[in-house]
Amino acid sequence: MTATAQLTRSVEDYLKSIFHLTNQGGFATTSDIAAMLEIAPPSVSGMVKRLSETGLIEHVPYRGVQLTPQGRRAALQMIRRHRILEVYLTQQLGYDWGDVHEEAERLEHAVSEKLIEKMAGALGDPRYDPHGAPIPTAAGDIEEAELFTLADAKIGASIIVRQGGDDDAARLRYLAALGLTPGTHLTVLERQPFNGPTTVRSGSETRVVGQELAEQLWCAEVGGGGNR
Amino acid sequence: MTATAQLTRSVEDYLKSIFHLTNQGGFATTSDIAAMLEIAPPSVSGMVKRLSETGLIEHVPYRGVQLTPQGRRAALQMIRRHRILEVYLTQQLGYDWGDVHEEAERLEHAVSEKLIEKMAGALGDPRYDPHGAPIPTAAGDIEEAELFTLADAKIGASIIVRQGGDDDAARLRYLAALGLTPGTHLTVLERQPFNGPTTVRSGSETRVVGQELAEQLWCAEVGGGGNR
DNA sequence: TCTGTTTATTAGCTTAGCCTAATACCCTGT
DNA sequence: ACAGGGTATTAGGCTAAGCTAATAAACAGA
Ligand SMILES: [Mn+2]
Ligand SMILES: [Mn+2]
Ligand SMILES: [Mn+2]
Ligand SMILES: [Mn+2]
Repeated sequence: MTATAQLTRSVEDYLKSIFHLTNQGGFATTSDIAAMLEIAPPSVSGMVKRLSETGLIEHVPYRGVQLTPQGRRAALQMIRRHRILEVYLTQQLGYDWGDVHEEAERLEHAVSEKLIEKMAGALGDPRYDPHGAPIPTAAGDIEEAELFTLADAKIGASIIVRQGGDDDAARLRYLAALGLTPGTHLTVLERQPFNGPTTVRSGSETRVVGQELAEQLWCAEVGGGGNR
Repeated sequence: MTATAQLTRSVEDYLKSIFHLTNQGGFATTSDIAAMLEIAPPSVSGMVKRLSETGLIEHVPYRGVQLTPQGRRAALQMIRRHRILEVYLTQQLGYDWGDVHEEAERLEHAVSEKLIEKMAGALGDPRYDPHGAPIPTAAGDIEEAELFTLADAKIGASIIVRQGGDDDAARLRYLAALGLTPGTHLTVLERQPFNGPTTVRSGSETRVVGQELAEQLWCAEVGGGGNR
């Protein structure tokens, strides 16, 4: 029934950012949104006003914003588009893991629903994007997973790499070179004190992962949650 | 050397329109551009001013505009993108002949050069779009053809259908149903007076084509120009 | 509790692109 | 040569989306 007026590129990107920032619960703050979109905070204040007037978000002044059900639906639709595009570019057009995000970030606003579903069909309705993130269904459902970063993984734990972030091509290439791609099984061997590196074993290989990298490498318990 | 600043969607569509309107020589007038883009003439006057300031077009007040070499390059690049997208959607994703134009009209502004060349490669560097229009090369060369409409074809001539227009899905479906797709060979049998229909033979079939349709069905002499 | 710092909002501006209404220009027929 | 009609431009306004500078609110440390 909602008269889904065509959203602009900016609005779509705001909704996605707010979704990501509130995914673990709580509010998305003005400055978090500004940082994520690389724009000035006052610009966010302005947009927040418009988005709450159109009912896509709820704004609590000086606290932050959350998506309304309508806003959440729109955000999940964009995330679906983005991730299907990433899989398509990787699998059908030989794109590199690290390069798809930027391309998808633009294309997500231009593709029709019809094209996305054709792509999804050609790919056999993939459930994860190339970075390991789950793809929402066309109906707007998304898999929830209990993830922690490698920097927080317990020593001795058996874990599986789930997501390596999607926006830094150089980091993704480095992770791929280390063999730390989504789906890889790891055993956590040790972690040096004072925010030192974590050592993991993958099959017969041993890798030392610096703290900065480990903090952005999301993992799940083996056997926990849905399977890949 | 030209510091190719990123053009906006609007600017790209203006340049394409001006290219099409000046392809047979002469100027594109304000009202022609306005009609083609479905916007008001004063909006065109405003954009014309900006485009000529940035050196993409040459404006002769009260006469019209023409593309500069720089503007022509940009226009041909967009036309290449558009047509490659149309072929890709048709051949790789099962799109209908009549539906690709609209999708390409949006995507052309969002795809990277890299993606277009990947698509072109996957297709074996196609030379014509699904409507029969030639695809400019990456270097910016485009095939020139001597085309006339079926309404102007001489009685008795052997001709080949080249282009059926690209923007009206219903008309394209009707043309396809008649078997009048690009590449079809025809013999012109007769034309009724007072702007009456033209009768053609295609293989063993005979078709009667009304004047309105015939005026938008572009054809070439058999043996003339480049081959399909 | 006060006060300084951080964070958010408001005020005021800019640019791109569109619009309508008013005006200016060009051309053609008399 | 000139009057009308059509086309183009100018004038003036609007919305989306960004910016900086100024102000207000919230928070945290003493
Ligand atoms: Mn991504
Ligand atoms: Mn985006
Ligand atoms: Mn087209
Ligand atoms: Mn377009």
